[in-house]
Amino acid sequence: MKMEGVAPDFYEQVYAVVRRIPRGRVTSYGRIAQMLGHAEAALSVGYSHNAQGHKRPASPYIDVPWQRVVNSQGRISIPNTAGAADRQAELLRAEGVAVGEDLRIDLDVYLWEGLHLIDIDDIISGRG
DNA sequence: ACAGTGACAACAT
DNA sequence: TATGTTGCCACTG
Repeated sequence: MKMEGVAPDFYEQVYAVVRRIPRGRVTSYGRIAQMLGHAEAALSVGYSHNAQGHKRPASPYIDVPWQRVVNSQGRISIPNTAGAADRQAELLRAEGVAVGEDLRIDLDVYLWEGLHLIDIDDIISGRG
């Protein structure tokens, strides 16, 4: 949350997009990056989720459904430390998403393609 | 200004 | 199908 009217931090743009993911659907880091016009910044998208190294606020802090974000293979890509991945899987299942035992999801069924080009400004300004 | 970091992705074995 | 390697990028100290 920086100044209004200016391009927010890349991370905040990511948050805005993730909040747009419908319940029961998933999308990938790469797609989010692409939506934001940074097709090559998939890694940074994932980085924004936690960004411990950057001391960025964790996802819960900004109320973002990170569980709906998986990698390009449709697999939950978070480290299963403390069973985090399993928890994500259950969150998704609670939304009706079929998560395999190997934490994989059928993107042909649950993928949210989002918008070809999200209007970040509108979303950020609360008009989205 | 430089280097390290990471919940990625694409390609090559 | 499963690993291993390389390229990417935004952000921090």
